[in-house]
Amino acid sequence: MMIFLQIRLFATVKTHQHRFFKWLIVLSDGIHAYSSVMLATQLNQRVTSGELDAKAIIKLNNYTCNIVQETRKVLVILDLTVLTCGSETDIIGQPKPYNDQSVTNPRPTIHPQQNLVDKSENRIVFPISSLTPYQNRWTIRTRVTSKSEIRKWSNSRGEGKLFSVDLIDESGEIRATAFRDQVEKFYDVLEVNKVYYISRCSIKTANKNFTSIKNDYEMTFTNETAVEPCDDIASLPKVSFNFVRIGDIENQPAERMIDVVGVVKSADDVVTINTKSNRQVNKRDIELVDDSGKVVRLTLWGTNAEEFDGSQFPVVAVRGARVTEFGGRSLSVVGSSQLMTNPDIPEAHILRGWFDVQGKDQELVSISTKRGDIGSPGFSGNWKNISDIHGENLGQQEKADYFNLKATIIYIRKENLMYKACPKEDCNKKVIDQGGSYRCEKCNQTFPDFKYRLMISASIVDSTGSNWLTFFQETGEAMLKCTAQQLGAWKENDESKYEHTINEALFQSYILKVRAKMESFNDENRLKCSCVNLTPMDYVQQSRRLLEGIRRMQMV
DNA sequence: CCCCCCCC
Repeated sequence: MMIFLQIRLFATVKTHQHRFFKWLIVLSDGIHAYSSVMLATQLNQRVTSGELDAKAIIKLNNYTCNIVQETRKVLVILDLTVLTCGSETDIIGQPKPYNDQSVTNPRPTIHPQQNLVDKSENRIVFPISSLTPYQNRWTIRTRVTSKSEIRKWSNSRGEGKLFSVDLIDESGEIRATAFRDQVEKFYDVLEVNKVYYISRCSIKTANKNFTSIKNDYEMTFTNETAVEPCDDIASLPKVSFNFVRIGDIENQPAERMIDVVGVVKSADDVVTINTKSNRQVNKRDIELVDDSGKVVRLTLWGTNAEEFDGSQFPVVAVRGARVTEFGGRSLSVVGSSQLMTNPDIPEAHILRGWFDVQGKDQELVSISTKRGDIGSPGFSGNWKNISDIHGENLGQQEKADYFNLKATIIYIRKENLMYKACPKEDCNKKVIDQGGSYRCEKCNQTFPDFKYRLMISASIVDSTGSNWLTFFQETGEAMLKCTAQQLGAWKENDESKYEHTINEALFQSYILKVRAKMESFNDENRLKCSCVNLTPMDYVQQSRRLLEGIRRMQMV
């Protein structure tokens, strides 16, 4: 039995689609009170509905305990039963804070500052969220949450160097970039996690394809800019993420920068690839999953790829990962991204608990194309509809055309669907039945036996039309689900089994790889289409292919 | 004023 000593909302994080509530929870057993406690997201409703309130007596049915930064333990409640609600009871005992030096104080409540006057310097401090390009006389008091390397550029418009910092205060965040002379002036002054007064920068519209920071604007340092260190203000947040749930990444435009957090479900080995500009670079693909039940591929590059340890299913958070649309949606860590393994943030603890308790056994769906799909007959390649065969004059050139069809077999011509062939391994020539012995003209030999070969003419359809297709041995056997030898034996001894086998092959849908080529026969040119590969339908894979096609059309 | 960030 546990008592909720206190429960209150201490932060609401809004993304464009979701609101995340973070509850400050203190648990008491009557003797000790413990405050590093979180509520799994699925239990939020128990609080908002009023069922779970302060001083409620609860039974903890399921929880995980995560050790963070080696000393701090964070309890994530995954399931609970309310035994007595808070209004019907009172605090039991006089619980003392539980101190095994693993407990740290929760973050203080955030009070957004509003144009407050800083007494020491008599300056007006503006909240970051109030900055616009139309207003110049401001000072912000801000913590640096990240700082890039100095980078050089060179293009048709000139060359130079730059670096950028991400800045945060109680109201919001903004990116600031320094170019050329300002790089010298400010690079060493600005340190990550430290607090500064900054004033007189220019403000312009931010491009969302290059930052996940939640601000329509970004700042540029000018030669007027003033940067002045400030004593640390505890109330200034240290990090800020705008996480997009993995299940929502499919709704993100390609090229966007987003923040993501997930459990590493799998990690590939490092591979070296050649770039188009003929450089070698190392990469490693990993799969991230979250409690949306969706999986996304994240590609790491260079040292991030080489040094990554995906064992033990770590939680990975990326600030500013690029959304790419190669085969569904996937993510790429880019130069400006920050990659964090097992970060001490509430979202990571919740996911750790979710994965260990249920996620690891849950059926998960990837929003990224599996590597196996790309290049497989079911995904890549030259896709056609049956009406395209004549509509696009396929097979009319000197070289045969190869393409994929998704089609259904509706008729199998039973006449001459197999023949007696030369038994020699690489000879498939039709033999002359001499009544007990079989002559092959090609091999110029007579054999005591023969082998059956398939040459099936079948009619296939899709939504656009129908066409005749020839299925030789291997594709014919795959279609009939038996060997030519078996079919021949049934034809001789078990007519109904033979008929049944052929009928069972009707109205089945396949992915077909087709070869189309004009052939002349008796002075007449006819288009011959034959099946060179037959793969069972994979509706999930085909749906992904169609969705990919729709995405591409939307881009036009 | 960068904004390249790689490959299938």
